[in-house]
Parts: sequence; structure tokens; C-alpha cells
Amino acid sequence: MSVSTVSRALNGYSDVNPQTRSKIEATAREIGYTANYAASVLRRQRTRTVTYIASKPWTKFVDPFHLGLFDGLEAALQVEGYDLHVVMARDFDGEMKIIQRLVEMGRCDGVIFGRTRPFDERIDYLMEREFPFVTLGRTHRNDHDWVDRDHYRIGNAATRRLIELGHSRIATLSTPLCYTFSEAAVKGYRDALRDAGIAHDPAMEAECSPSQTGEEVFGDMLARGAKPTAVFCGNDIIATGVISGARRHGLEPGRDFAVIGCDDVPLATYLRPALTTFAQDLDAVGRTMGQMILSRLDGRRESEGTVIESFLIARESDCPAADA
Amino acid sequence: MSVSTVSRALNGYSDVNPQTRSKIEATAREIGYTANYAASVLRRQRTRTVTYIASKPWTKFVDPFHLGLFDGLEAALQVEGYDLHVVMARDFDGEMKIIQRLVEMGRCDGVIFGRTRPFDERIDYLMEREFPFVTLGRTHRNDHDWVDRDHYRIGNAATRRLIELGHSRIATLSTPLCYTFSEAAVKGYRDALRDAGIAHDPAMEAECSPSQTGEEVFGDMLARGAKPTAVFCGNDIIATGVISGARRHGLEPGRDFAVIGCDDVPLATYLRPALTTFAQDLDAVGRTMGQMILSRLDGRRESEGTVIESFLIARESDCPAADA
DNA sequence: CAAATCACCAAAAACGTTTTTGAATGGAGC
DNA sequence: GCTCCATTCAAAAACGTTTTTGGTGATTTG
Repeated sequence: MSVSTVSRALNGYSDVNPQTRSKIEATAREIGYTANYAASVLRRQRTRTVTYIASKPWTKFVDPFHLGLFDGLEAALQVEGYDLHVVMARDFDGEMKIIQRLVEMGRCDGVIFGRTRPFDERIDYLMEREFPFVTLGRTHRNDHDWVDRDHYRIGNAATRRLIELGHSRIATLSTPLCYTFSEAAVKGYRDALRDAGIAHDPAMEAECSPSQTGEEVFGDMLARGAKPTAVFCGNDIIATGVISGARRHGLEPGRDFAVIGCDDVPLATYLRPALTTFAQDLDAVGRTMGQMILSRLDGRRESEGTVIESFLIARESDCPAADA
Repeated sequence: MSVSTVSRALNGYSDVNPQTRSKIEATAREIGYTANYAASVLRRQRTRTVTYIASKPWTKFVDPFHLGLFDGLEAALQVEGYDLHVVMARDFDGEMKIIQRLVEMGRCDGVIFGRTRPFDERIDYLMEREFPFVTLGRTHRNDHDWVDRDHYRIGNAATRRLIELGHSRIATLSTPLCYTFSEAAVKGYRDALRDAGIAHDPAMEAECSPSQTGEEVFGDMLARGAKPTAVFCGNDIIATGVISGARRHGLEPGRDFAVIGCDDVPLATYLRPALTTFAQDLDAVGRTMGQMILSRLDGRRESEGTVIESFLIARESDCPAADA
């Protein structure tokens, strides 16, 4: 067997006798031969690898959100023989540096990341270099590939639900407002209040920085004189903190105090009260991202965006207003 | 500047004028040059990458355990300029295939993985090829590098604690017994009972397969006639299920029914009752694994093993026996 | 002044593939 | 016998580094 024939056989070219091919494959398996990755990449100028850049967990809690994506993402990539690599970044700057390294060293064919900001330098960098990528979340640019949940609708629907339950003093504890999705959720919250004719009260809005717990921020809000009977929280971790904080102040969530979260973390149903929250098909999110980057790698030029629908999981932590 | 001088300057060789070096580095930054990864790997025959093989989450729950490791692991690897890559496997067979691919294609210099079994083919495969690796968990072989918690002590201490609280009908719901650590925990449990003179009752022992919830398995145990007043659970997810299951059968965990978990998942303190469980310094686990694989990559031949201490986090889910 | 040292150079080899090129072989069809 | 086709071949180029070799010229040292 000549080198070229073996290479052609192993890489699925047409002009090789099926019989020869299977003999070559058998021998390769037997002697444990697999083409060296570095050499193959060097010659082909393609890595067949997509990298997911995971951000550091939310405060001390593991952010369980993106983990659910991996199954669908990997399944989609596998169809075309791409590998998924995950690298961890500790902060925004770290993500930028990681992206630069990946691109400049040619370590992967495309990247995927989340936590987008309205003006996001990661996206500017990648667009400028025409490097394939898909984000989880939108930005002010609309000329790139993204998949996102509809946080405006989530914030809006959650608040409307609380209004329908008779609440009028409704607060929100948002995720950091530097992220596009946080902004959208708060906007949804405000619009719901406005549509119901409830006056906007800045004291009822607070932002949870990554280093703060929901309990702390909720305590601060009460200390500043706000008296909410219901809270919409930007994620379930914040909601969990609010539940604890409310109890500490003599409010019983699910009875005389309503809490709605977002994400539907695995343990949400086991909390007391079981958390009412918004869930989505994470597998679909991952699959969509995978297919999107594959088609981009396949030469697609126009950008795409997809909203993945979220749905309310009604459990016990929301309740009618006590004074209703 | 000649190619060789630039290469020597960028790779920190000695015989290059400091002035020249900084000029080269400045230019490299300016034009955005970074050595191509594939070419560099091909020439040096070293990838400067370590891969962590993450197993699929426990049932539908995200397994939060290994996530805590990454910070420490990455910090340790970074000191020597190594990158950490994470790849996901869906099952044991998947892990084996991933390892084979990584090794045969030469995609990394070392691998790290967990969930070891007493006889573990991944380890046999890697040992045979003298490929550097560190496991999270022990095996029946003791000639390889490992880091582990002391699950025997955890199972033993948890059970002794329940005995001291006056319980005598103590059950255990273990993680799958195919894993070395599960076996150890059950042994610790049995020995504690034996030392206290409590007869061993097989009906009080059950194994939670990856597809079962603690609630289901606990229900089955009661259905088979067991009447425990306390349960030691192999992890917090199982414990959470047991808490729900106990309530369904009219037992109130933390009041007349004791539950102890293991892992100290982030939400453990927010469960009701807050979960009594065993925690450990995950950062130290990761750091230790990182240092271990670095020294192995640096030429160490003798194998090492380290036990990372766990400690009880006493919260509310354990309680004295009602009949005590 | 000769010798040694320093900082750099040019050229080439090597890493292990993939892909191209042009040719050889054997069998089928005319 | 001739052409045509399918299959295989050998050889070489290319991918972008790192590392080695054998230098050159300038500066310092003895």
C-alpha cells in the first residue's frame, strides 16, 4: 500500500476500491493507527474543533445553565465530525484573551460563548477577522449569528402573572445589567407594570452583581424602604437567596410573598417552596447553536438569529397577594 | 531579523539580546503574530494541553461536583503554561473512546478523569502506553497517580453521627456500586454499624443507579418493608430525593427523620431542611491534580496518591431519633 | 595582536500528514 | 490489437514551526 492510497482510503475519497479500503481500515485498527492531529491540522488548515468558552460560575454557585447545552451542541457537531472543547474563563477580560489566543494560534474553527453585552468587544474582534462564531445572547449589532432566549418576554410574563395574582408592589432583582439579556428582562418587567398602570418605582429595582447574593441585595432593598409583596428574579440562584432573605424578614414565600425565578435549575423543584420559574429546552438551544456554526463553517455568509422559547413552570413560590 | 532569532526570542532562549527580544515581542504584538499551534505541536511533539474528561451528569441533574475542581486545576496548570481542555463523555464507553482518540491522535499531553472503578480499563489502557494521567478516585491498582476523598471515612463518620443521635434503624442509599468510592462509603457505613453492635440488614442498603432518583429508590426500600429513621446518602442529589420521598410517606426530615448527604452542592444550604452533608476543598483537589500531572509530565516515574480531607457541614436535615 | 565571546545570521532538516501530479498496471469493451 | 477505465503507485510539495549547524562580524579579553 502506498502512503497516498492509505490516506485516501482513510479519508473517504472515492477512487479507492471498497475492498482495499476495508483492508486498510482493518489494518489501521489492528496496529492502532490514527492520523496525528497536529500534522493533519497543519496540512488541512482545519481543526475540526469548535470551542465553547464557559464563563466563571455565578458567585460561589455553579452556574448550571450552560451545562445543559452541551448535550445538544455536541450531538449537532458530531454529525459533521467536529469535536467540542470547553475552556473556562474567569472573567470578561479572560474571555477576550482566550478568544484572541484561540484565533491567533488557529486552535479551532469556531467559537461559542454567552453572556453577551450590548457593545461586545469579543464580537467586534471576531467579526473583524471573519472568524466563525455563535453567541448565546444578542448584542446591538445584528449582523452576527446568535441564539437567545426571550428575556423580554420572560420578564414581562412573570410580572404580568404577579399582577394577575393581585400584586401591585412588585420588585425585580436582576442579573448584572451589563448583559444584554438582563436589560431585556428589566424592560419586560417595566412594560408590564406600565401596561397595568402601576407607577414605576426605582426602589423596586435592584441589580445583583456577581459577587452578591440575592439575600444581601434583597435585604438592602428592604433597608432602603421598599415593601414588595412579590419579586421577579433574574435567575433561580437570586430567587433562592430572596426566599431566604424574605423569611429572615418574617415573610413566607409562597404564602404571603411571591417569588418567580428564571432558568429552572435542577434543584428548583426540591426547594421549599418549590420554585416557580421559566425553563427552556436547553438541548434545543445547544442543537441550534451547533447547526448554526456548522452552516457557517460550511460557507454561509448571511447572519442568522434564533429565539428559543421559554415556558413557565408554575410551582409553589408564587402566590396571590395577601391584600387581594 | 532572521527566522531563527525570532523563534528563539519568542520562546525564551538565552542567547538573544534582551533589547532585541523586547523589540521582537513588540513587533509580534503589533502585527498580531502568535505561533501556529498545530505547527508548533508537530515540531515539538508536545501539546502543552491537559484534557479533563467530564462524565455525563448524574441522572437529569447536573453533576456540580467536578466543576469546583476547574479553578484550582487550571490555576496549577497555568503556572507551567499548560492549557486545560474539557471534553464531555456520555457514558463509560464514551470515556474510553475519547481517551483512545486523545492518545492516538496526540491531542494532549495528559488526561484527568474521575469515577474510577476497581478494575478500570481506562487505567489499564493508559498505563500500558505510559501516557500521563491523574484520576479522581482510586482503583485496585495502586501504581498510578490519583487524588481522592476518603469516602470510607465519610460513610463511617456519617453513620456514627446518626448512631450518636440515637438512631438504630439507619439506611444508606449509595451511588452506583461500580465506582470505587461508592464501595468505600458503604463499607464505612457497615463498619460503623458493626462497631456499634447493630446487626447488618441488607434491606437497609440500596443502590441508586444513574437513571433513578433518590425518591424512587427510597420508596422501593419502604415498600420492601424497611423502616429506617435515618439515611446516609451517597450524594446530595440522592439526599434531596430522599427528603421528598420521606415527606410523601409522612416523615418530616430534620424533625423525626434524619438525612445526611455528601458533596455540599451549592444549593444544599437553601434546601428545607438545610442539608447536613460532607464538603471538601474542591480548589485543593483541583490544584493537587494539576501539580501531580505537571510533575509527571516533568519526568516523575513513581506513582503518587493523595487523600483530600472532607469535613461535615452540620445543618438541619439530621436530627435525634424520635424514639431516643 | 590573537583569542575568546557575544549576538546574530542563513540554510536546512524535521515533525506527520494531505494532496497533487504524472505514470503504471490490468482488465473490459470494441 | 487498440482504446478506455478503474485502481493503484511513487514522488514531491506543502502546511508553519523549532532546532541544529556552521557560520559572520563586532566587541571584549588576555
